[in-house]
Amino acid sequence: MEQKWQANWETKGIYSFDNDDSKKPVYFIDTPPPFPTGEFHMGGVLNWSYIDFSARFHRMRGYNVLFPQGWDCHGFPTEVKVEKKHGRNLSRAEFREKCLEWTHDVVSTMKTQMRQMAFSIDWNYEYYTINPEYYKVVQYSLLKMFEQKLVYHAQHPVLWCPTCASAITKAETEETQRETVFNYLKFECASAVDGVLLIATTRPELLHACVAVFVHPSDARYSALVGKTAVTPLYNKEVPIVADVDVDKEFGTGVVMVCTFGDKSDVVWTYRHKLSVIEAMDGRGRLKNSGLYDGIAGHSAKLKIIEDLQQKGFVEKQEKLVQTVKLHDRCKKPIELLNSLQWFIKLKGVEDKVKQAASSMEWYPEHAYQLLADWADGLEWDWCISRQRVFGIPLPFWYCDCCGEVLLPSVESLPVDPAKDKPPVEKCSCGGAFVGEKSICDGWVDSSITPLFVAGWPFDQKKFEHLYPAAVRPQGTDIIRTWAFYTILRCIVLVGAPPFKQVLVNGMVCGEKDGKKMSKSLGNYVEAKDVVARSSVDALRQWAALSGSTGKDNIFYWKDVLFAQGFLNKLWNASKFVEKATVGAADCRPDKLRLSDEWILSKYERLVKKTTDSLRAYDFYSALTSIHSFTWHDLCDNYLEDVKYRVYGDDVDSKQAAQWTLRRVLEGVLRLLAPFAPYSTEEIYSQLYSKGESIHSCKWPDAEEEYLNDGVEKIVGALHEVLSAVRKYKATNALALSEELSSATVIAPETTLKELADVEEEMRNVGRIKTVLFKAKEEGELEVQLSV
RNA sequence: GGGCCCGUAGUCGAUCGGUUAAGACGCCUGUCUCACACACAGGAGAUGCGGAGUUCGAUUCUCCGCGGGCCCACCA
Repeated sequence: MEQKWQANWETKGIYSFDNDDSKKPVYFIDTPPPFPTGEFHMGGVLNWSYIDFSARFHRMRGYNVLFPQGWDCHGFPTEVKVEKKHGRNLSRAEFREKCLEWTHDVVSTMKTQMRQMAFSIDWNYEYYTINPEYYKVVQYSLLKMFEQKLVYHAQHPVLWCPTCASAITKAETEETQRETVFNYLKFECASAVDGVLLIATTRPELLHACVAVFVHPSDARYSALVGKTAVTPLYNKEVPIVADVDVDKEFGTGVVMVCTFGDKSDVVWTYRHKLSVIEAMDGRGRLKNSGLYDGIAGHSAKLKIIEDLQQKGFVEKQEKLVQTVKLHDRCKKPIELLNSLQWFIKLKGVEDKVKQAASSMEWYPEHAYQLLADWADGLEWDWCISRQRVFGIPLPFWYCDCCGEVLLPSVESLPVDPAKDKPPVEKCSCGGAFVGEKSICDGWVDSSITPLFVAGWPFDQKKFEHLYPAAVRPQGTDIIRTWAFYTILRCIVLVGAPPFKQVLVNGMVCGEKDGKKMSKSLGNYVEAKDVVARSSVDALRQWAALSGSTGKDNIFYWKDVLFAQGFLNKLWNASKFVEKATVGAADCRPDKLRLSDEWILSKYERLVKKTTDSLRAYDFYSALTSIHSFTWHDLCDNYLEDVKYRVYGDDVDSKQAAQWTLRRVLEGVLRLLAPFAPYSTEEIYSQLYSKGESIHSCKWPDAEEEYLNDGVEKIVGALHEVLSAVRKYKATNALALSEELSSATVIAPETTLKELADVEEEMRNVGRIKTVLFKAKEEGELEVQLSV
């Protein structure tokens, strides 16, 4: 039935946002724009299921829901794919064209999967970060931030990926442990005891960029050397010996060489002590300024230099050392620090405003906020936003090749591509020429304005006021430090108000066999389409809710999916019963209800309240398990059994009361379940209730507290205790359940017996007991004596 | 080294201080009972990681261990 309903919903357009409706409150979801990889994986299933549960719930609650869908298209992986397919010899324009082609191909497969998952996206609000209108808004945002002096152009050491030949940021790095060689090198030093200073290093290939040697100020071994000089092996360069408290006395020999730049502390020391900068390598990781070794890259350079050092007797000894190395998260290759002219967004001084805005939001779960706060507290450098790649949004800047003066395009001319467009002004006032920036934006520059873009900023003020801020930002816990952080930052500086009111965080999906984050390389990977093929979309969606509380990592268990599928089967069969049992039933409420009817109505009322409260708090687990438990146990195990004799019997009043109750409760359950299982509920609803409307256009069940009835819950609860005893008796005595018992004696305190007298008829009929006797006792539990 | 999350039956996973600690999967025993054997009726299975404290009372709060996971710092 999945295809049938999917087509039906799309034809009816039941998920469309009504931009002109001013009566309904707006619920705008700042949906993640995924990177088009060609496959909608389980992480996406979890993320979008959460979003869709919330979207459907709010839609039914009377909100005007805006569920847009974007595509964050720029990025290295696409370039890599295109390079693989078409080689490296394409022109810039041709290359971009191929990237677009590839993107549209994979987006279309992902869209098919998302449609099948029944995500209630309004595709009229689909956007692509590769479209000119998106370029325009991103470039506009950079011009604004440049005017606010929050974007600047500067020479600065940046994290650099030699493999990708581009600047990257800390957020794009990951770490790995590896074993390396720790080389103890002999530096000539006239002031040292035997004329030699031993320095241990893992990076001998950077020796030519060594500008100083550092020791700890209180290190007695070397205090006499501070202010003197040492001579680098191989290059014979005289460098100063400097004291700094950040030197670790215990590590290596307690002497460290500073090269520009081996790691972050080199950068710190270089600036702190105003050391000169020698650029050790080029953008591809090949040595430069070394003389002999220029042009040799990375590992081969290291080997060659060690060989030469050994030959000339400069290596005292070598040790194995386990070292943590930073990798580029896209290509998994080691990164370097490189001095480079780049564009930056200022973070210093803004991070507190970001924290403040974030703390004013509701986070689900609450502690997820801490991840953002910790990240903000640990920030050290500004955000390098320029990338030396092709497939991305061009940075909208020209700069003077002589004085560095930055030239901006006019707003009307956006989007621009300074790499090929003529500058708006030919010559700089200093006489120099303006050159167009060739770098493109970091992908997070694109995606950090999603709530602004969807809301029509800055060109549609009316729409913007209507939509901004978004009600909720759903996203994975892994990108809090990037997507959430950058979005809040950019939005508060651009429009002065936080971008969303709530943040809904989902955990990572992990594999069943090892509990680790699902990945193809670990072999713990399950494809969504295989799950759907073996069960159903509705079952897979329910897994998202069943796999644990909101925000924590979710292990994919087949048992959850299979249970959900079993539940759907149960619901289907219960519906079949209700359908048969209520043929020809009137829709109006009968005057008199039986106690069992009142019992299930009271239980149902509690369910409505529980489900509503849970969904408002984004607690999908509680919401769905409550529905499951009510449907399976209260409705099917108890109530359906209670009413069988009535709907098959001749007492018209009793029959009508049961029929009305059955229909009312089942319909309520279907509505409560509709956000989780859109296909099954729609199918059943269409067969039993619909006059043409979709269940997804229906109202969420109202709380009707007059149906709450503690007294009746207690009485019928006691009735069910008796019936349970009857079933147990029949089971242990190998009697058929349909077998009639001659008598049952219920022994209980007087007050309980009085109440049970009201359900005596039900007791006899449901339990198939000829005579029921009541016997009073002082106090204690209810007992039942039975005989054939 | 700092921060955050977590540690409940074979497996998963609720219970935001109070009677016999949900529920699911799995396991055992019955039953084809007219919605459902993809079911029903029963049953076994947890000293709630260890220790201390707060409290009349702790699985639930605090602290200290131990053990996992994530993030950050360090990593010459």
